[in-house]
Amino acid sequence: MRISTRGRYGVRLMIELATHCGKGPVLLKDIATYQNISEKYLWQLIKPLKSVGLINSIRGSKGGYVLAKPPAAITMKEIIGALEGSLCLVDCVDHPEACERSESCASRDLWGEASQIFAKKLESLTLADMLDRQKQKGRPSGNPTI
Amino acid sequence: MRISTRGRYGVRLMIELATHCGKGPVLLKDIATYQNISEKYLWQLIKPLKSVGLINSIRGSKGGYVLAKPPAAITMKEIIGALEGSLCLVDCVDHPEACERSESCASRDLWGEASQIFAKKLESLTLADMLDRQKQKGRPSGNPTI
DNA sequence: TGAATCTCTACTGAAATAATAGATATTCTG
DNA sequence: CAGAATATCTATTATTTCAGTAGAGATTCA
Repeated sequence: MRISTRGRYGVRLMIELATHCGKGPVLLKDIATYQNISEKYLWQLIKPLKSVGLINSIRGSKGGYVLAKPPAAITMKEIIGALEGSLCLVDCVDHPEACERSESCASRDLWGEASQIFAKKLESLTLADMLDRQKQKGRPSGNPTI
Repeated sequence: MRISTRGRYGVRLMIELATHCGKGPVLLKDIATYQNISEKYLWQLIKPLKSVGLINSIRGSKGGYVLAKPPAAITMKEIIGALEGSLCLVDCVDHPEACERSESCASRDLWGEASQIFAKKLESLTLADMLDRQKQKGRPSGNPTI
């Protein structure tokens, strides 16, 4: 049970955008270079983040990406949710019809509670919180471009 | 991000064993029939559960499986941990050397905290708790054999 | 006009997941 | 002792998901 690269890269992508918040659009190429992630792959993460209203894009020359809301108004839950789909640990929690045992299944309760506690944690953390932590740690060295 | 069938089936398997705790060994075949899971596949879950000391087996005729400890002494964390491996949501939390960014990575903190809160929840629930819930719900109807 | 940039569709390789098949070893019971 | 019942093991396979790549198209600025 792991968070996939979609969720992990997505968080890094958003932290990167938050870091440059207010300084004009950020190039996907720069994020890819700095975070060492394939640009093409990153783009696949942009799409759902955009469609869910977390980022805006500016096309054409001098274009790029910017956050659609202030970092304090974006929670980790929104980000992960957009990228990994539901935050439920098993299908039957959200969709009881997925299993005929749903009504009488004790383990379903377990997964429901675990899912909920997990989602609550992600909801309690905003991009602004992440930015604070990042500042405390200092950014990794060797960062000429962005 | 989903719990795989290993973890899900494993919990059901253990609840089944707990239900029959003290009534002699339970046949894998019966668990498979009642829970509607392939017997062969279930056996693959038995192995790690046994090797971690959660269940005992009795070979030969009149054999089967029994819990190695009372239900109240078995946590969900032990079960899931045995079946899904580490409970960490990303590798770098347990193994910083898995990523060169580990030291300065804010998102790693996020995953570490989320992993911890998840593990804590699973640790707080025992098989006995699950049994209580199952009793409240009543077992699914149509259970002639076990 | 042309360079810079986002956008899209499609494809591919690798890994994990879920399950199956068939043979072997052990123990109880009559 | 014979044989039925049961756990144990090794190997194989099919399916799905994950991660990444390729290349063409659309838009905007200067």
